[in-house]
Amino acid sequence: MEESALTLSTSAQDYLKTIYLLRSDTPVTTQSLADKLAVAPPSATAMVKKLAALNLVSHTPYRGVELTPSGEKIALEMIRHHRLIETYLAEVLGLSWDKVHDEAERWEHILSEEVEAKIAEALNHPSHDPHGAPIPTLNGEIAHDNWAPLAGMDAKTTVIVRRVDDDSAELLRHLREVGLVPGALVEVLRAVPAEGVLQLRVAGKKRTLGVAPAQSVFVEEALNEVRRNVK
Amino acid sequence: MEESALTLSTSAQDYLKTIYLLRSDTPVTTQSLADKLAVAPPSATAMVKKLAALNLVSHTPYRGVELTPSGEKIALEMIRHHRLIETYLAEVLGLSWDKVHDEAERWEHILSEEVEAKIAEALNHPSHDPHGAPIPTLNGEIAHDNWAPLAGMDAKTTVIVRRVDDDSAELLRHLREVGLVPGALVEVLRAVPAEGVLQLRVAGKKRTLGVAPAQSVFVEEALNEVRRNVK
DNA sequence: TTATAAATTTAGTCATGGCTAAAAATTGAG
DNA sequence: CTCAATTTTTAGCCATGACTAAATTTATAA
Repeated sequence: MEESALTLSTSAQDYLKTIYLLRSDTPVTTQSLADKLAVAPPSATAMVKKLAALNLVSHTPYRGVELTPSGEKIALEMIRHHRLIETYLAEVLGLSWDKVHDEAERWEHILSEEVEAKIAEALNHPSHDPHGAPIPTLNGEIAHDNWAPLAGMDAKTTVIVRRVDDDSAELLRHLREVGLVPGALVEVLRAVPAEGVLQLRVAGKKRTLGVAPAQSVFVEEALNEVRRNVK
Repeated sequence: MEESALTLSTSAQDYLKTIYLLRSDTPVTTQSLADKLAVAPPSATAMVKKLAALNLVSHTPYRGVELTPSGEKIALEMIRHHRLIETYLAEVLGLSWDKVHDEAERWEHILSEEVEAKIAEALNHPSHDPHGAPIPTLNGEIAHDNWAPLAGMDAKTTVIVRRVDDDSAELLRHLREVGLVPGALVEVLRAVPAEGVLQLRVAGKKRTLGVAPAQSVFVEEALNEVRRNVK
């Protein structure tokens, strides 16, 4: 019943991972894949066909792509590698959190199971990476946190930052500067959509944040200011 | 005067590194390159021509290859990466010393300067890797240790292991078992070439070692049993 | 010194994973 | 419901870095 241990190219692994990360209620198109991976659409189509031939995705031409169970397994393996490496680089080697993503992007493909285990152990099997993203377990289980974007919060609410998107280093540097890191307590002072910005209080300081970056910050409503830890 | 920061393929980097490591009094042939890299001779010829076009090697057809200064710089960078990673994996992550080589073989190509610096710092800028090989500095300086093979030592001499070849995991496991690791004090009890084996005393135990593996162990003669540390 | 063996390079092929241009399918507007 | 715009796929091409087979150069032995 076990899948054969075919060794996939770095590219193929990247496509599988990206398909997983693009999943939502709408199907993953070759276009969206091409955009995310910075390749031309025909390149994405070609790879999707190869992955389909390997039974890692199912492809309905003109309709979209979906991971098969074995494709998802590989995707989750890559994501586990990626997030473990990000955590290791940030927490052990002290690399700044806006740099760990790009680094992990390369490392995830060459991490052996053995070193993965050593890293997981050194970190005491963390559940989330430095940006708040859940780390899949060895068995491919992953927490389905479902935090709401800060951009959608009403004024007068108090929230805890749980996760931030990590694909823009520039955004990350800004968020860190403003104090919007996982665990931070944030008061939404003013939120008028037409203004395009949110007024916040973070760590005692008043801050202004555009709606666009606020779409990349995911929060949990704080009830009675009780600060729950990331589990 | 600075070289342009062309990004070389993993393959090209491997060739440069291998040319450096194969250097001796005899020229590096495309054959020896092909053997070491496990490719067919025409593949080596083709890559050598590409590297020559980039001024990273000079190639005299039918005669051999030599690194140019800029080629050597890149080779030393790879070797620094490789040996730093080996040291890190062994000392910090606790990976066994017979496994670190293969791992480093992949990692050396994707290590950023920044993470390299973090790793070097975490290790306190080590001068040698776990197998006793010297680690080039950031500026490309490298110690030219010139230890003698254990295979050539006479009986009744006492030596200190300074370095072992690291390209065979199996050999490394055996050497570790026998106690032939850098720093170990070894008494050569019997050395008769015709017998094809050496009789040794290592850490109080009598050991027999074939001449072939003994070619991969490099030692320094111990004067008055004074045990010098690896510098 | 010459012929044969060995080493090396050249010639031509293949797979991978990109690309552009063109064709085909889908979507949406009238 | 049909036609134009958009999306997606097909067709054909390129670079990289392997490969085998053949030609060429160098080395060696008679």
